[in-house]
Amino acid sequence: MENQNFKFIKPGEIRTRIAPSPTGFFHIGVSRTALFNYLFAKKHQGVFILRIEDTDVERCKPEYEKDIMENLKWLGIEWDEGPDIGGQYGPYRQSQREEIYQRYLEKLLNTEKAYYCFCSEEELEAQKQYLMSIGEPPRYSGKCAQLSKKEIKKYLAEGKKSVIRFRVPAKKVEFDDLIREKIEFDANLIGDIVIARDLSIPLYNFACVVDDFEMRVSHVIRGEEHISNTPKQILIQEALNLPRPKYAHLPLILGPDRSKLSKRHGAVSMNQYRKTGYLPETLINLMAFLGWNPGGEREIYSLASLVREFSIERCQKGGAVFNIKRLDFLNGFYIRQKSIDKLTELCLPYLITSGLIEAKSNPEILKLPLEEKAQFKIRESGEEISLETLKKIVSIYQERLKKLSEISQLTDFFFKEKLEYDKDLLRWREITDKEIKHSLDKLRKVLSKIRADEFNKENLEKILLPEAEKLAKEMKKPIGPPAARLPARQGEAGDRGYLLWPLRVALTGKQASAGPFEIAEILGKEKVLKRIKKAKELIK
RNA sequence: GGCCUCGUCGUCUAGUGGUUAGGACAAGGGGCUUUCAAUCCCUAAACACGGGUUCGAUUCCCGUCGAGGCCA
Repeated sequence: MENQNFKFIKPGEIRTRIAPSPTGFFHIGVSRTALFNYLFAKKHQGVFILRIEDTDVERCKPEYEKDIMENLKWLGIEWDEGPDIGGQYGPYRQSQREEIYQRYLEKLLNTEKAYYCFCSEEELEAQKQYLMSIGEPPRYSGKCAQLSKKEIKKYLAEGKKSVIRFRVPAKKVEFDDLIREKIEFDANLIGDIVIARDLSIPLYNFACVVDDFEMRVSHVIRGEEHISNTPKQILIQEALNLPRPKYAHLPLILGPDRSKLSKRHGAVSMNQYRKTGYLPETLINLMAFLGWNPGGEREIYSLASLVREFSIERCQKGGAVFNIKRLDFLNGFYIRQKSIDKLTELCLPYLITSGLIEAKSNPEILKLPLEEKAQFKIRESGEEISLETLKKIVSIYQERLKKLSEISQLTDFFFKEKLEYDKDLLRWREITDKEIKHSLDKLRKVLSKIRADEFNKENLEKILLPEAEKLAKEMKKPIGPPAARLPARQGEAGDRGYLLWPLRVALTGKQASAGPFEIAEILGKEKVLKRIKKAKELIK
């Protein structure tokens, strides 16, 4: 029985598909299914198909279809056949396949494996309520199953509202799931299902069977929520005499409350993650490990290495919670792997959209890859800023970045004229205002002696570090009451914070930042002195 | 309600008829350090429960419980 399934496919040819409905933005669930289908196909040199299930004209929108394709591409999940690629088994939009469905529908109708049903919704609803009240599964009574040809013809001619029902045979259905092994259903409990609203509007289970066959899909890999659709589809296949593809039902992706991940859990659309500044390699790596793992202890995998390692046997059965913390960790990791050039390219759009900088000449600058001659200016001051400088800024924040969007709030002080911060932020430990001023004065004195063209990290370090040590020693012999301050820290180095903390705050206005020396270098002598002066003014 | 699926640290998971039940994220502590990161070290943390089978079950079988999905 198994062998016959593959008659219609070239020996060994693996063909998988995803079949999203463009009724909303591309989300995590579909993309994980897409990923697994892609991995499985590519692993076996097979074909991955993108089919668009857009029969619901009310809810489907072209923009959503575009969104699906854009995000798949962004993730690097390229399809071999799909909406507009490779017409051999197409068209690949269900809305364009009406005739095909009609052909199969007529076949079922003619062989009496399907029939017209004229029951009204109220009738059906009442019946269902009754069945449920007596503890029976709510299935169709079969009232219209026995209608004579004459009656049917008459009703149709009258234009009586109807649907097409599939005559579900009373039998046990059994199939082998690649992940779950044998699964069994009793079709007796299903009742005759509606497979089409009319000859031109097929419903999901029917269309799916027809398409999967017509498109020569060898493996149906989909979410666990489809397990209960499978027996229905198998029965329809059998009625149509179609071969059975292999099935694999992936565990669900869950929200923190362990129910199926959905909008109410917050961010689910791929766009949102993309906009926040998660990298495609992050999403791929995380999604791959939701319900699958290669067995070893390695956890970092690129799409290419996943293709190499993937195996459907190693898929998990239980649902997996989508863990944002882990996503952040992985994203930080992949950000750290980026070259500065690349990372700068990725960060620039965020700096621009948050209004910190703007492209000087070419507003198309957001288009990557970035040209070296690209020019930028600081929005607020209109001052030019070189790509070189922007790269430096990005580079000192590379290891602090978890999401690309964070770049703006982390580095905004580079682009602002006036920093807003509380004067108490300048205070290191318990030092007095007078002592802060002392530190700032010292900084100003020392820094103004450095030549502007030697105002770089190395020199600053060479000069300021000894000064910081010196000050630390002074502070150990407190002028004020001893109880007023914390004990100096142990260790060889003195507490450099007395000098360096006020410097950091004066330059950044923040309590967390990259090192003050590298920041000072980027800001340049003039701005550094100006900011120190401003800090001093805050004190009194 | 019916049917189906699932059940190892908080989370993702490895694993086996005999293991100190392993890793990663998160958490806590510590080192480095002017801060935040990065990085390094350490700690805590799990086999849902009850019966079998067995010399021995986390592992095999049955049941219970729990969670989820689908149907409408």
